Amino acid sequence: METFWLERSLSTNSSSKRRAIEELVDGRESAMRLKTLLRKPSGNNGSQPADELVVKILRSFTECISALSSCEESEVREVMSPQIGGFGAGCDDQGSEHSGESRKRPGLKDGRGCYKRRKESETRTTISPTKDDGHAWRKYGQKDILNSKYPRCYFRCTHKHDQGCRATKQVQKMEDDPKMYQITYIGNHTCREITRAPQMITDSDPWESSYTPSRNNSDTKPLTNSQQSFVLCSANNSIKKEEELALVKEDTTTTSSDLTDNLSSFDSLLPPELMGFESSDPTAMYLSGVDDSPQSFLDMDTMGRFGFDGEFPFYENLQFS
DNA sequence: TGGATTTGACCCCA
DNA sequence: TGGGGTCAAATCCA
Repeated sequence: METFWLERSLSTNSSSKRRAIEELVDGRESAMRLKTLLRKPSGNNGSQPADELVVKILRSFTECISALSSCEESEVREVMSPQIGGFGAGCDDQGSEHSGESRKRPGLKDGRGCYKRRKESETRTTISPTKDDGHAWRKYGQKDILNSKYPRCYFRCTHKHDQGCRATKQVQKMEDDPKMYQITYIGNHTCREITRAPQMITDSDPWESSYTPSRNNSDTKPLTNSQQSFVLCSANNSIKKEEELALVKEDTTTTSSDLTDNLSSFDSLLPPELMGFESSDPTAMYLSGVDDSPQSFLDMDTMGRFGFDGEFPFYENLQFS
């Protein structure tokens, strides 16, 4: 019984990844063509017009994201429960079919405490004087941590339920410098959130309200985050890629030369395995040689920021060093 | 009154 | 087995 779900999940993953790779390679080729096109002073005679190429590139990225999303979702289903097929479907009524080994206690009411801890695929840790990052977070827990002076607060994205966003973060004051917060981001935002006004974020400071008895106004007006925040470590991400993306992001005005430069940057977004790659059988290369995680191949959030949103609030506070 | 926070209970996993 | 992560009822607050 369980093998059926596992097999189904595995086949879904590999086909999704295959599709993602194909789309990425396709997009990359289109980008290269666009690059050469833009470098030609004479214009588009004969070759594909630039507009068409741009559309094609965007389409490739969109397809890739959807492929990776479906891949990731199937992984989540596998982790959640073989019988339950959806986000946030805890262990309510559907679990009753699961006649065999129900971990749910007999006396458990309303499914409290019934969940599957997710296998974290991506975490980023930053140290910052503020907890603001432009996203709307909702506190869902606080724990005293062993050998730690300050409790750890748990936040999830406000849009967890309405948009299924799985991003969470953990905020903990640093012992040696209580003015600083160690913030661990887990997962990527999949929500399309309208960025909140900065003062709104500052005013609704969940950590402060839950832990600090009195507010310190100086804390609400910190130095610019980009100056003070920095990443401690990044478990599974390539910080280099983030840096390069940030550079790409900064140039919002896209003149031809800018665009070509950015496309050069785009080259470096691909892993070395795909750099010299010319569309013969990308999946074989990827599936055999690279980490299994789609995030390690191309960060979903990164993709989302690259021209789909136009805004990247989640990372605005982060400066990668 | 609805959304956010608090808090105790529960589960996962090292 | 216990620390840590998550859930959801109770409570708070605008």
